[in-house]
Amino acid sequence: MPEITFPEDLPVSGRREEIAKALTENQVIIVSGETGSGKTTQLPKICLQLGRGEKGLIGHTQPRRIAASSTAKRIAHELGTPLGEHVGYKVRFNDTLSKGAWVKLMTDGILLAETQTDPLLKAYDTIVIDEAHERSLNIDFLLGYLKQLLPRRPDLKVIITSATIDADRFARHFGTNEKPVPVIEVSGRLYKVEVRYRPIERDAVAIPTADPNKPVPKAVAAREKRDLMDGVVDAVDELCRIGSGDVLVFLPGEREIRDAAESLRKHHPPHVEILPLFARLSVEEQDRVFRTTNARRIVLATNVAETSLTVPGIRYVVDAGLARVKRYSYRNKVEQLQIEAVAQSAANQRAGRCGRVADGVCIRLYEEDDFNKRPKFTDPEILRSSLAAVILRMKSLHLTDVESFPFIEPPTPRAIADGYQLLQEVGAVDDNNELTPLGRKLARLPLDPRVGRMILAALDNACLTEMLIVASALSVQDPRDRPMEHQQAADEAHKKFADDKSEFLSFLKIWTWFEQAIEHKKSNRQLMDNCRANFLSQLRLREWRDVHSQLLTIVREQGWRLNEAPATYEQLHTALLTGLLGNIGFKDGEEPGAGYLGARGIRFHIWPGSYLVKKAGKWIMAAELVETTRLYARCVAQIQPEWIEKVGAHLLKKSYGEPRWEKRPAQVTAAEKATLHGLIIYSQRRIHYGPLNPREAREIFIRDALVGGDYDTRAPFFAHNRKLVKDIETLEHKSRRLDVLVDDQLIEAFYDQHIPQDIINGAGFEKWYKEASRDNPKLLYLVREELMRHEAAGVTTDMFPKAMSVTGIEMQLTYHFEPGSVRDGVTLAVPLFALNQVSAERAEWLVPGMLKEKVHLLLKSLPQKLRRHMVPLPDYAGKFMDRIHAKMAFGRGNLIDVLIADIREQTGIHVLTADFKMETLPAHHFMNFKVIDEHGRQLDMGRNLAALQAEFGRQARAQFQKMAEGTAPTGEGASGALSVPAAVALQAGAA
DNA sequence: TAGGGTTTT
Repeated sequence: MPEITFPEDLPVSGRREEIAKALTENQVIIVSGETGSGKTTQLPKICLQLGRGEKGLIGHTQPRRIAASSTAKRIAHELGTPLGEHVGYKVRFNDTLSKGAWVKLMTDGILLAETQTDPLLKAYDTIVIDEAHERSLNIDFLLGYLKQLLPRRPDLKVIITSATIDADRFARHFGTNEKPVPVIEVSGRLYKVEVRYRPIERDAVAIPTADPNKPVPKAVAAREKRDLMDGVVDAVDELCRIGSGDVLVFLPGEREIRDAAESLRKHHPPHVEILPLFARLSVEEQDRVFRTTNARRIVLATNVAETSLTVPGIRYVVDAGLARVKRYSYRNKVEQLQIEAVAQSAANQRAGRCGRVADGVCIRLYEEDDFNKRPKFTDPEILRSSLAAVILRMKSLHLTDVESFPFIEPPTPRAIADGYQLLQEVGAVDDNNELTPLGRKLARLPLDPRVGRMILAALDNACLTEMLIVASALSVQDPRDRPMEHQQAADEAHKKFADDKSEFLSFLKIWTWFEQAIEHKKSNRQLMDNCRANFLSQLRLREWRDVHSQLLTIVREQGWRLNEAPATYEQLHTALLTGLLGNIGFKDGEEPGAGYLGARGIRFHIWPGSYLVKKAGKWIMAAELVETTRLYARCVAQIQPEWIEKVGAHLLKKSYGEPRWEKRPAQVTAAEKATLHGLIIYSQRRIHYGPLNPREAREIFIRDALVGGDYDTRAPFFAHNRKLVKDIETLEHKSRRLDVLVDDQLIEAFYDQHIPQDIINGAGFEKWYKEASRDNPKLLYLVREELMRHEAAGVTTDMFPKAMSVTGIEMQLTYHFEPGSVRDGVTLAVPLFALNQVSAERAEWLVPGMLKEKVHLLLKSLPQKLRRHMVPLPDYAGKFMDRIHAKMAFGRGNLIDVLIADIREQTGIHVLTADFKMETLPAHHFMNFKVIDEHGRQLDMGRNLAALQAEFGRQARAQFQKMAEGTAPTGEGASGALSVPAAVALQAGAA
């Protein structure tokens, strides 16, 4: 081991013994300190000195790759050993570590990934989680993971480093509220920063209350922007008056940076250098920020300068106090990227950026009071993200459920439910939220679950070759550069990669272009120039290729087959669609700017910079939906709605319109409507209804085809029966008794009795009939006597009327024979408005055809000593019916009272109401009431009229009133006989 | 008519 020395000018060096002691005595310690304390470089050395790093590695994580590699280089240098020998780093695509290493720098993502193959993290005896206050998804996951790992690895030491203000939170997480783990605070080496508050002076315009659903009116937005730019210019002026030194201005985005640059250029002398800085800038443009010149530099930066990049030589900071923040909306399942006020911790981090070389001044473009009211910390990423990927990873690690995992700040149940829902949507978990075999495959891919799903689909669709290119493109930043000053030239250069139907295909074209560019390159320099001339970022192209080759390795390991034949548009895009079912859209208007209707009722527009913005078709899918000033779809492609049906079958919700018989296909059809997350994929599609509801289809077939005659068949019974019925009808006309003889319901019952239950359409019927009629040629022949026999048995429409008149209103009666069913017996359809008019007394009588049996059972329920005067009971009941008919008294008065009077008259016996045991009667001897609305839809049903009247009485009265006033609905469905005058007359009569 | 910044089995 080389000699370990500590630079004495670093604050952490002076505390190394204290830190060493704490680490010896505790399993976990927190080291807090601001930038410049030296903790990042010195902590691993303190650990080495304690003899750690011998039984296992000292693992040291950084949030960014660049920090991991540069820290490794720095420590190796301080130890005087070559990089990789004792101190190395591992980041994605790059591993410099040799076997005998002690210290391993890595990104937190790498350590997290290693839990998959080394769940106990046995490779390490010490782990340092640096910059824990950044609270990325990876860090929060790791902190939870370590918390539950510690008891199983008592030998493992863990150091968490953090900014001072939130050290306590970590101390409590790893300890308990009563006994937190020790926090060692190390001072930073920051110079003093003076903070000045210079709130933007707003014009006195009425600013509408912030409603996230309504875009800010243009005039207001423009004015606010101008105010912000004025504020920036004034602040820069003020700072420049203080003295020399570079200025760093924090703004929320590229657009604001461009506007501010313009304002400053107009205002400042030409020797001031104005430099934009944001992540999507080309390397060359970013490099300008790190080259110092004699001119004063004003760097206009996004959040990238807050943590990821350190701009050297900054003396002054202007903080607009704003940032674009990504949030996931569980409601709409889309990402939001909207401008928000930054938290106090972020504002302080920004201010700290001017205290690195000398005392600095920071101007905040808002009130001090505003600052004090802001939240202390930025919401951790885990509270702002879709949890699908996190849950998938936890499932595949066999960790405890996400609900009970020891997160520092646990996500809400709503967020967890949403994550499961997305995993279900792609088929990664089943209905019990257990990982499926497909989910296990997904978990092996270093991709968003939705992109991973595309790869698995591509395997089935024989388009894996193309999909690997597209999927890796979707996982990295867009390689296309679009510099502010050369937007048109960039668009022009990118045109050759465009496709009229799909932006996904652009990735394939760029890929091919780059492959050829590499193949034909004369030098690296020439390749670089070539990329630049075509406005492509070589850095991002390289990253893309790296991800692609990583995926390729996995694909080969799995033995998945790459297609050699080029995939078709449909093959590739249906595979893409498997991951993008939540991002489909339907253009429901022709006017420009109408936008697309999406899942869950969202409405979105194609990103204005898209090549397809004006030419995409009716149906599209988008790689992503992000809400900025509006909800925009990026990377879109035309699709066919049939693909949605195929790929999204498991998510389609189907509903059916009124089924009806169709003669030509000889089957019952219904209009089918399918929706996916509420978006109508198709409607009015006639489909064979039989398999969906065989019972109803059979009923309709018998009623409309066989009885109604709307049927083409050569089966002889059909013509015979039709003719027979016609003959009898002719007779009926002659006898002027239309209602008595041929009753469709009787013929229906006849067919129902003879035709098997599984016959639901013409084809099935013909097949069955052919067989069945061979043994019994007359099987379905109606005979005149049979029809007459029904009549003889009393089954006529007189006895079983189709409707009942209640104070002038015709109400439909239906019959059902199914003992035990709620519908058993006779059901009266009562329009809501007439509910109060229905009389319970009248209903007791049921219909003439059912009364005899009811009277028989009523008599039977009497005590023996009374009953014996009426024997034989059926005879008595029959004669009672005759007397009622003779008197034309059916339905008049209280049935029991009438019966009591009859008994007294016939036998002299005195029977009381209480002597009848009503409860012994089966339910079908009581009228069933179905309350319906004006469209004929059932509101409720039951045999207890009083209860229904109590429930709907008030509504019924109100509707009755409305009808009387002449504003009534048409009343269809309520037997068609309703009319307003009838209702009016009725009310007059009732009054 | 216009998108902050990271990371990976």
